[in-house]
Formats: sequence, C-alpha cells, structure tokens
Amino acid sequence: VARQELNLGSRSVTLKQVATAANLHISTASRALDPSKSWRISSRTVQRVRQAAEELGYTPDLVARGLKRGSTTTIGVIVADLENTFINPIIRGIAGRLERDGFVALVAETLNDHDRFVRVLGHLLSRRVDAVVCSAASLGDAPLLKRAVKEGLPTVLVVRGLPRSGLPSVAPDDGLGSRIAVDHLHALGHRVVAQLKGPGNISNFVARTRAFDARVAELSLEDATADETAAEPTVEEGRRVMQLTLERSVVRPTAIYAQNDMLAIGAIDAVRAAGLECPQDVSVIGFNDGPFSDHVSPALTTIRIPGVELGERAAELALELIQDSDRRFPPVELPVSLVVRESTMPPAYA
Amino acid sequence: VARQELNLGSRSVTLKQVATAANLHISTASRALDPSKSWRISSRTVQRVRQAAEELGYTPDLVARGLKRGSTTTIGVIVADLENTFINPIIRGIAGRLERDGFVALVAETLNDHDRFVRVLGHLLSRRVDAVVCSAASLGDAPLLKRAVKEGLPTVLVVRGLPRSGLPSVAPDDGLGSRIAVDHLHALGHRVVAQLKGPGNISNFVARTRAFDARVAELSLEDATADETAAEPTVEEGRRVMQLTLERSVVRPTAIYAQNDMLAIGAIDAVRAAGLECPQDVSVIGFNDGPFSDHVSPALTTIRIPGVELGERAAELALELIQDSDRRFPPVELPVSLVVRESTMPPAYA
DNA sequence: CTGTTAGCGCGTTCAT
DNA sequence: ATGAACGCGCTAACAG
Repeated sequence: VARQELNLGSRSVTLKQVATAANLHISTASRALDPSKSWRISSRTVQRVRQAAEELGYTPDLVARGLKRGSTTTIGVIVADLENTFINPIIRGIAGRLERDGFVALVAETLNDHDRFVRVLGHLLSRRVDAVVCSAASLGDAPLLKRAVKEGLPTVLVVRGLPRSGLPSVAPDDGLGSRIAVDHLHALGHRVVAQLKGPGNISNFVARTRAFDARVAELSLEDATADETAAEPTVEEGRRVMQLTLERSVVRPTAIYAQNDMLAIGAIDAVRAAGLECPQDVSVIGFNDGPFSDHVSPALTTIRIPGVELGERAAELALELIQDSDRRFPPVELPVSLVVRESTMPPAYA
Repeated sequence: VARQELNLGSRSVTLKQVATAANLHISTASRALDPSKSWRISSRTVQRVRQAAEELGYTPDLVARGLKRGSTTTIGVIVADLENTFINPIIRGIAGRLERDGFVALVAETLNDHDRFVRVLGHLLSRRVDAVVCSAASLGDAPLLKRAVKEGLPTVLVVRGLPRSGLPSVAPDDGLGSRIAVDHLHALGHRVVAQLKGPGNISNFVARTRAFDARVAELSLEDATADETAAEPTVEEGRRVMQLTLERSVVRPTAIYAQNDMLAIGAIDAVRAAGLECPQDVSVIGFNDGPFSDHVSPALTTIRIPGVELGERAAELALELIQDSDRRFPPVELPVSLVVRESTMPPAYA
C-alpha cells in the first residue's frame, strides 16, 4: 500500500523497456499509452502495456516528447518582481488554469529592467515554451513582444496591458477603478484630493491617472496632486511622494488616491511622519487589494482587482492561442470593486 | 540599434543552418559555439560560426540539448502555498542563485495535499528536472522524497526540514528563535505566557514548540498554552486558537508566542474581539518577519528568518548535488534574529 | 490492429 | 582542426 503511494516512476525506465516487457513494438506501446490513440489498439494489448508500464514504473520523458512534438506543454510567465506580493494571486491563477491542461509555468523575473526582459524572453524562446504570459510589460515593450509573436510565440499580457499594440491582454478596468475611488471620496465629502501616481511607463498607472483627472474635473473637485511621480510602485516611493505632496500643496488634500496599495501604505507612513492621522486628517484609498491590505494599519480602503481570475483568463487565452495562433482577441478588461475599510472617512470639516 | 536589441533569435533557426551558412559541418559549429570545446577549433572558424549564428539569429534548442545531454538545467521548486507571501523571498533567493548558473526554476504547488505532492513530484521527474528544492515537506514525506533521491533526483529541503531523514536541508534555527522569543517576553517582565502552535506535522512548528517549552521551564514561567493547535498557519486559525486560549485559560497569559506571523495577526484580531488591546493587555510576538509584518497594526514584533538567503543556500546545495550526487551535506541551520516593534511591551502589572 | 522506418536538434564518439 | 556517424526517447507517417 505504502509502496504504491510512493511510486513516482523511474527516470531510467524507457518506453522501449515497457514495450519489450510486454512483447510488443515500441510504437504500439506508445499508442497504447496515448489516450487519443489507444482506441486503435486492442483493449487486451492496452491492458498489457499499461500493466507493464505500471510495474516498471514508467514515466514518459517529456523532454523527448517535446523534441518530437515540437511543443513542451510549458508556458513562460514573465513577472516584474517576485517580491511584489500582489502578483501571487496572478501566478496562482495562471498555474491553476494551466494545470488542468497538463501545462506548467516557467516563471522568470525582469526586475523592471529592459535588458533583463530581453534576455528572459530569449531564454524562454530557447526553452521552447509554447506561449508566454507577461505581466511585466512597460509601455516601450510592444515592439519586443511583437517580435516574439512574429517568431511564432503566442503572447498574452496580464494586468499590464499595451494599448493599441494589438497584443491580447487581460487587465483590470483601471478607468472604472479610478472613477469608483474618486466617487467614494466625493461621497464622503472630500473636496480637495490628490493622487499618488505610479510610474508613467506602465499602462495601468497612465489609465488610472487619466480617469482620475477626468472624474475630478467632472465633480469639480480640487486637485492637489504633486508633480512628482513614484519611480516604482513601492512603499518607499509612496512615502517619498506623499511627503512632497504634503509639503508643497498650497491647500492640503483631505484625501489621497494612491494608485496601488504599496504607495498607499507608504502614504500612510508619511501622513504619520508629518504628525497627522489617517483617516482622521487624511483619508487614503489604494488599488489592488493585495494580500495583507486588510491587515495593515489602518485597514486599507482600496479598489479590488480580481487577481486569480486575471491569471486564469490570461492562461486561458494563452492556451487558446496555442491551438490557433492566428486568433485575435480584443483586450479583456475585468471589473474592479470598492472595498471600504478603515483608511477613509469624511473630512474633518464635513 | 533598435533592431539589435530586439533580436531574440528565431525559433526555427537550427544549428545545421548555421553550419551550412558557415560552410562547415554541423559538429564543428556545435563545438565552436560551446565555450568548453571551442579551444579545439581555429579561432577564425569560431568567429565565422559565431557571426553566422548571430546573423541568422540562432537560438540553441534547450529541449534537444536536454535530451542529448540528459540534463535540462531546470530545477523543480515545490512549495506548499503560493499565496503564503512569506515564501516570496525564498523563491526569489532560489531563482536568483539559479540564474547565475543558467538554471531555471519550475515552480509547483502542493496546497499541503499529499496526493498533489506525489503528483507534482512525479511530474517534475517526468520533466527531467535536474534537482528539486522543496519547501513543502510534511513530517511523513521523508519516504516519498527518499524515493525520488533513489531515482537519481537530487533533493534539498528548504525552510521545512525533515530531521533524521538524512535529506540535505537549509532551515531557520527554530530552537534559537523560540529561545529568543521567550527571552524577549521574559525580559519585558511577562510571567504567564502561551504559544499558538502551528500544525504538528511540520518540522518547524515541532521544533519551535519543543524549544519554547524548554525555555519556559528553564525560566520558571507559567505556561498557559491551549491544547488546541492551528490546523494551518493562517490568520483564521490564529484567530480561532487565540480565542480558545483566552476563553479557557485559568489565568490569562500576558504574552503570546505565535509560531508564525499569520497566526500572530490572527491572534491580535482575537485579542481585540475579546475587548482587549495588543500590546497593552496582551503582547504578541510572531515568527518569520514576512512582507508586511512591519505594516500591520500594531507593527509586529517577530523573529526574522533570512528568507532570501535560505533560498540561495538551498539552490546552492542543489547545484552542488547535481555535480556530485553522492555528496552528503549536514543540515544547515541559519540564524534568526529578534525584530522588536510595537506588538510587545511589559505587562500591565510590571 | 500492429510493426517498420524515419527523424525532431543536438552532442559526442571515432576517424581523419 | 574538422568531418562522419550514431543515438538520446519518443511519435508520426507509412506499410501490412
């Protein structure tokens, strides 16, 4: 019994050995073991082969199969930064969806460095991955990725889209998120707001900025946003830019729209460092609702993106593209939603 | 220039084509491109081959190479749960170290399910990974992993060791961590303490429990630990067990040793739910110092494990094992350290 | 239904 | 210093 559960298959047992053990030709064994071919084989033979395989502990060599078939049932996943925990749900979603089809994810990191991006992509190409799902695209990366597509590598963007590139993408509805955020602050009574902008070379932040500006104008709110932009979407940068916002604004905003949770957390730090309180003096709303956003202090009001689903949908597209690489998919935008917690409240004067 | 940067190599360009373009035999081209063989080739020829490869955009087919060489420069990484953000630094460490040697990590998840573990391991075997780094081992898993070793798959454990299994491992010094934690609470003046135990089938929690018990006895502290153990190291379970601890203890502990940060966060929730305050009424110390532990409320006092380094060292061992699979490594224990933040303070009566 | 043959792309003998 | 030939393990024609 225990013996059975531990049966992993032997690396060294080859299909030929199975065939020999079953007194059959290797290709018969091959077909017997392939569910899509075994109907051509007498069921008695199939049984015989299966049993021989079982007894010897045969494991198909996926490398050899990959060479022969020209496909590896592997897809490359390119992420910007593995320490950025909000991508965990994305990876989970991708891996989960892939598993159902027997695919596996090869995860590689770019650290937002373009040279690394090029190298990583080349490496994945070299590994003959069947497709790539990329959540690390910066705005200048379209030509690079299109080059990969031209090489016959199906490519799907996730989270970070590349507008007007024609590349299939699955991204959160950033415009909607900004509008929901601004509306929330407006409804609470805030009249002077500011945003903490993420890097301008990432589509999501551009879209969030634009939609925020538009909504703020529509609602005739006062915009106290600083000129400075966060160089990276990190806690440190959030702290830095928030400090600048506080120092330089002629009239202090009572609410901050941070373009992601990291920036929001940094902003809250800066608020405290300035001797103020969040949310009493300054409300802060974030974006993403990553792990822990509900446990920071104060619990973060934020825009939730459906992380796992983004990953799943992206993997799904990749899988379909593998089947038919000529298919075209319009960009997918998944809805986001408001999660109200403790970091926002009506302004003091309301 | 831009053209150059985008040069990813063509999937379809084969070594043979390069050889033909250079008017050479394929095996000469092969040697010319292999740094460890190219010294046998006239440098003029090497140049010629390199140039041809460059111009055609040749990319070595790592699948074919893998089949031929019998190794894939790929190592499998088995983790319990991708959503558990404290493994991010581990993965980062592993991937970072591997990259230096041109290796790549194939990440797979077990969800702490034994059947999945078996399947995952079999799959990695099938993919012919050159080694496995596993941070998902439960106490019963030694036979399974040893089976893999017997199949010729170098295996190293990271974070979660398997004592007396003989399997190489790189883990935090859990005993030290417990002692540091208890000493910290003791130094603050606490006399009645309790621990929140993680699952008993994971070596780290067992070791932490044992060392805690020993230290508490040495210092003659009163132990108000509940019988109940967390079924998983999660916030929810921390909440549940802490509630039980509060309800059932005859004399309420003034300080809690949570065996990881998740449990600690849950414990703090439960403290609040009971109408108490952390740290004023109950101090809480955690373990791991994962991402965000410094931003929860109150900022968590905890035992820091060197996540990235654990990953790096584990990858290092795996790499060495690949070179010489007969090598034996004694278990490595990396030191942990106390990080004092806001969740601990002297007891009210001190 | 089953056996035969021919490679996938590459590295490594063994010759020359 | 280079070429020829073989085979890694598997699958996909093409027989029969």
